[in-house]
Amino acid sequence: MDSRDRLIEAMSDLLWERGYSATSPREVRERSGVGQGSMYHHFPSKRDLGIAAIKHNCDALLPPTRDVLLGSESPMERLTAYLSREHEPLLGCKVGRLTQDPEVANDSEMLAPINEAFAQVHSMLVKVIGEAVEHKEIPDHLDPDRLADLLMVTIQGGYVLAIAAQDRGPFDRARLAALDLLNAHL
Amino acid sequence: MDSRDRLIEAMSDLLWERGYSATSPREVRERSGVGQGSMYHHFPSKRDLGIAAIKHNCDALLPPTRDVLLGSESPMERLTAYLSREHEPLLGCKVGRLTQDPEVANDSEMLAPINEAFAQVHSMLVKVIGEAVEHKEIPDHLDPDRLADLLMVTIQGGYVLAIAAQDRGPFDRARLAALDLLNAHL
DNA sequence: GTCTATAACCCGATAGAC
DNA sequence: GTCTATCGGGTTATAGAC
Repeated sequence: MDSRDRLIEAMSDLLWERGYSATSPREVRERSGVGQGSMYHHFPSKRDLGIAAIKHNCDALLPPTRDVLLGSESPMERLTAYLSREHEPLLGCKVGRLTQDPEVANDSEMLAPINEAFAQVHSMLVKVIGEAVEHKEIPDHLDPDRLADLLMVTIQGGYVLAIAAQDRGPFDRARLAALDLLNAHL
Repeated sequence: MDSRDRLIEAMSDLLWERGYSATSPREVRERSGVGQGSMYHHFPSKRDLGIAAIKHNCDALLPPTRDVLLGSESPMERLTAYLSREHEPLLGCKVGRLTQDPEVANDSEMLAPINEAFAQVHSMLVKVIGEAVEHKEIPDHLDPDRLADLLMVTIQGGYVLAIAAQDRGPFDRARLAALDLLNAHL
């Protein structure tokens, strides 16, 4: 792995652990083992490296979601799998957490890959929900767009409550409530 | 308002606008108009002022929630009001946003008031959901604890998606989906 | 309680040699 | 591409007079 990749890797990890604002170029250098001159050769500013690392984190999050949502099980089984997937809620979401960093939230270039990643998950969910309606697993009076957003905020909001409580309980209960409500219609 | 209160007020606003890590004592001084010596007289460190301001923000959030949830309408109407309340999702939640700041999330004294505030909202919600079950507005096979967490994560997660999209749409759709699912049982 | 001055360190970035 | 040296400014305090 060359310097450029090691810088992105280190910044990506630090974005997750400490956020963008709170991460300094020095920490990135120390963790990656790349020197000062090298770093500013590959990335003219902290922001440029930040954008590259955000894209990296967003890209890493999509394949597992795709695997779960575009599998061969029934639509409802796939939605259940999406909500039941392994998570470490106390660590926060690699992508969602960034939106709460004002320096990121006020920078459209940083927000763009995050929005794009969420939009892709959203459209996959809408597709699966549509299939679930066809299979009569979900009643057709429910709006797929709204439902997709509800499933996504359940995960994202679950991180917030779990961190506040330092306990994954709220995260797990919210997921179960969403499943209870969906399955109540069968 | 004395210096101490003005410091807390300024820090509270900055916590919302910029987060804890990204807020410097200097900004607090400039916004509050309180001098350096004064500031360190009242609060021996940034962290002490931060804790006071977090408590302040948490306290400010409870009364409006109480008004909505402990009103005189039917339980279901109150739950609907909780989800339908005015929000500016693009600004983020004064309390929830703090959980995504690693410096806050790793400090149990800072987390404590946040957790306490969420716990109080949770217990109010459980109470109202229990009443809704009694009034046959919600079926009794749904778990009130889980449901309360789902309603809370809907709000908190809505902020995350709305900021990512720079559009309140996801926030509003998630709230509507939650209401759709609850009302589908009537 | 509030003021001004100062400290020691870190930040994000640049310069220029190799 | 990578290195070392350096920059101007900001950060979180501390000191001590008023």
